[in-house]
Amino acid sequence: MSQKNKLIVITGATGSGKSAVALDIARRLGCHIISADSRQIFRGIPIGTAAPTAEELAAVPHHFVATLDLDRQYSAAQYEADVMALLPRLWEQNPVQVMCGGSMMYIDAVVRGIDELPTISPAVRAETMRLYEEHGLDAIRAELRRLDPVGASRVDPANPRRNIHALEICIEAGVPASTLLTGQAKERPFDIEIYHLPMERSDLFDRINRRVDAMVDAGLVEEARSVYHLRHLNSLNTVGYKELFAAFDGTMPLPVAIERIKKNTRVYAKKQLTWLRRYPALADARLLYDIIK
RNA sequence: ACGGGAAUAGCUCAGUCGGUAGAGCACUGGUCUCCAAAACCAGGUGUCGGGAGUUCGAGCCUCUCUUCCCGUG
Repeated sequence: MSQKNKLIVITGATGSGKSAVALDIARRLGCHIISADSRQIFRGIPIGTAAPTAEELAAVPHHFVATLDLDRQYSAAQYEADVMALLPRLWEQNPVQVMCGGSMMYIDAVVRGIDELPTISPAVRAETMRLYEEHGLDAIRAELRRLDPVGASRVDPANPRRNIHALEICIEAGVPASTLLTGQAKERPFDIEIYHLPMERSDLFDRINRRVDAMVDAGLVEEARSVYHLRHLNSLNTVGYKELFAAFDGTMPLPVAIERIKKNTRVYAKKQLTWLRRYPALADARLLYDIIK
C-alpha cells in the first residue's frame, strides 16, 4: 500500500453547510480538519464568523481556528506555508486529511501555490501608504509604471490595494514585481480532491438570512461590542462587524445594520460562487459518504 | 353601489409641453498570485395593469375592462 497521501478539500459559499459535512467526513475518516477561513483563524469573533463550536472542536481536531490574536497580520502565502508544514505531520497519522473553508484565496494558495514574494516590511508599507494618502492612486500608478511597466499594465488601474501591493513588492524586492510572478501552479506531491455543496441560490440566501438572525440571537451584537475598540484592524474589516460598528458609531440604526449584514453576506456568497467557477467539474461533497463506505 | 384617487423595474417611486422610459435600494455577471468576509470592474433587468381610439408619434390625451386605496352608503 504505497498510495499517495490525499487532501480532501470541501469548499463552497458561506452558509452552504460545508462545515457540517466536513465534520462528519473527518469523524468517519478519523482525520483532522484544516480550516481554510481567513476570519475564523482569529480569536474572539466566533459568533460572527460561524466558527466551529466547542463540541465540534472536541469531536474533531481542527487547525487554524482561533489561533491568532486580532492584531496579527496573516496572509494567503503564510497560510500556504503553514499548511504545507502541517500536512506531513498529519499524514503520519492518516493518509487522508480534510480541508474545509470558504476563503478561496487560501484554498488556491494550497491547491495551486503562490509565487515566492518578499514579505513587505513595515517601513515599506508605511512609505507606500503615505504616498497613497498624500498623493493618491495616480502617484502610486506612476511610481509603479516607473519601476515595473509590465506589471503596471497588468494591474487593475482602479484598484488601490492591488497597485499599492505591486509597488510594495517592487520596492521590497528591488526588482520589478512582474519578474517574480511565474503564474506556474506548483506540483503537489499528494492528491487533491475538491468538493462543494451545490444549492439553489434562493435556498442559500434563505439560509444566510436565517443564520444572521441566529447569530444575533446568539449574541453577535455583544461580541462586536467587545472588539469595537479594535475596529480599525483588518481582521475586523469583516461582514458582521463593520456594519455593527457603524451602528455603534450612530451612523446606522441597529435593525438596518443587521439587514446590511444579511445583504453583505449574500454578496460575499456570490463572490465565492464566482470564484468556484474557476474549478471545473467540482464534485458534490455528499458523494464522499458513498466513497468512504 | 356611488364619488374621488391610484396602477411605470424585484421594492419604493420620478417621468415637464405627447417626441427612443429613469433614480435609489434590491439584484445579476466578472476580476483576483501575500490584507481576500479584502479591494475593484461592468450591467437597467420593463407587455408603463389589459384592450381599443385620437395622433406622424401615447407612460402622458379619450373610451372601456380589471385590480387596489380613500370617502359616502
